[in-house]
Amino acid sequence: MARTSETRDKVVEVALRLFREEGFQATTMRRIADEAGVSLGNAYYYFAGKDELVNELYMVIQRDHRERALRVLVDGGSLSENLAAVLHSGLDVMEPYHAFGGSFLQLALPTRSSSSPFSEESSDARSMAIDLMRTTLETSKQKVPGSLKDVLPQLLWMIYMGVTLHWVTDSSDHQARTRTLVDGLVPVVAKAVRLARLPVARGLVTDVAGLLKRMTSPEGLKQ
Amino acid sequence: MARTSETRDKVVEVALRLFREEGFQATTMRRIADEAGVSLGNAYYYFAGKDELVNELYMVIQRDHRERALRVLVDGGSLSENLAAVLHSGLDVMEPYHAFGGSFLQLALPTRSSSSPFSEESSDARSMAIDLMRTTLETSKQKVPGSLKDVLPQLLWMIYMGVTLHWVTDSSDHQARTRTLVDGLVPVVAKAVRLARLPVARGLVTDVAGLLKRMTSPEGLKQ
DNA sequence: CCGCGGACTTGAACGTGTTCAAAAACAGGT
DNA sequence: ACCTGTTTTTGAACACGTTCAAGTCCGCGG
Repeated sequence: MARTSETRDKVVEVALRLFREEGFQATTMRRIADEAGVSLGNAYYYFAGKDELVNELYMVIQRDHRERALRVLVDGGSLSENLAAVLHSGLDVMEPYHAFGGSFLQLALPTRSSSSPFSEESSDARSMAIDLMRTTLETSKQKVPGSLKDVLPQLLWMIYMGVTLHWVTDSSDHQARTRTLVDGLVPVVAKAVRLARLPVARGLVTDVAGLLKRMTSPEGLKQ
Repeated sequence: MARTSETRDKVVEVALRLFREEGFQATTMRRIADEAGVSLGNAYYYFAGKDELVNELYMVIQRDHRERALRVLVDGGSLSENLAAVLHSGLDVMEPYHAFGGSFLQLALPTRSSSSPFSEESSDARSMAIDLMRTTLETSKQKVPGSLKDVLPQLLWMIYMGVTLHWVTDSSDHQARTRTLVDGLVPVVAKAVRLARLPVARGLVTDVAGLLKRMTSPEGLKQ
């Protein structure tokens, strides 16, 4: 039993290091096994495939992000400040893995066969991220219209996904462009949330809220 | 020369059919070559790899979408109607390739090494899609505030990308959920564009416009 | 001490995407 | 007809992800 987790941990450790240093494609299962000091087939005893090792990476990043974000969130701070802090800390955590590239998204999406348990895992990762956005909102002093309260964390998560999308394809030095994007985007979001409280926006806000609710319901459709 | 395009066309034709019928992973280069009646290596003479065949698919879809959309656009129609028509026709074109799955996004993103000529090709595909959104706007009677005129096509394209993202992971029958999403999303977008003309939204609108302009400029950064 | 059963480990084997040196087909010029 | 250089085609070869039957280890009941 001690042996078990020892081998497993070693494989994960080597895999994550190689993902960081070489990227996804360049990291071969054979090299992971070699540097972990185990046989090729042995790695497959603990992980169904390369994808599952990526899932491991995904979880590590998620946990690191949450931990780091909670440390920089300012209680009672402005939504702008706090959202910027959370998004930047997310980029900080991901930065070493930028070489990993597009494979991030590929695996983050629940594209696998529906019955697989992975969808559950990855939806865990997603709900973790959404929960972090909820915390960000609750920590900030920004007033949020009641009709938006339920769906705004999800909307912020979508924005985070968009930023990640940009980050993945960002070839500027240290992904500086994405940093600029965050700094420019965050005040816009805060301003939009403020505007959402005006009566003139009420119709739009309830429409958005209704739509999001409908799309995330278990079936999403009558039929 | 006739032989050249004959072989090339045959490979593309078989590849696209197999992508449709079997998906991306299940389609092997050997099978493509076999059914096209050429040797394995010969396929690689015309296409640098499997990815480049996907690019071919991407272009075909782009062209089909444009053609189909131009037929259903109503001159002087509402933005809601026309945007819905364009988005739905996009889904129509993609539908046969739903089994293709997440590989769509992987290849649509300019994740390749920066110097490769593919980025040019894929940016062609993107600007084609943005141009279609511009046409959609110009065809509709909806008034658009001047400050939004330049960037609204790009914003609509982003919405289209979001819809595609949803579509890729949509496991409902014939991707019915995504159809529902489009029908719910389109009036919201139209309403937002209408609101953008009010003075109270001016600040937000110019911020968004400025940010988008900055992010799409050649360098995007001073440094 | 032996033997049994399960957890763990191994290395060979399969099918895959991709590369490449060499062969074949072709187009012109002499 | 023959040579020459280019374009096209071929099939073997390589490294990879993944699978699997067989082997090894380990604790425990007899």
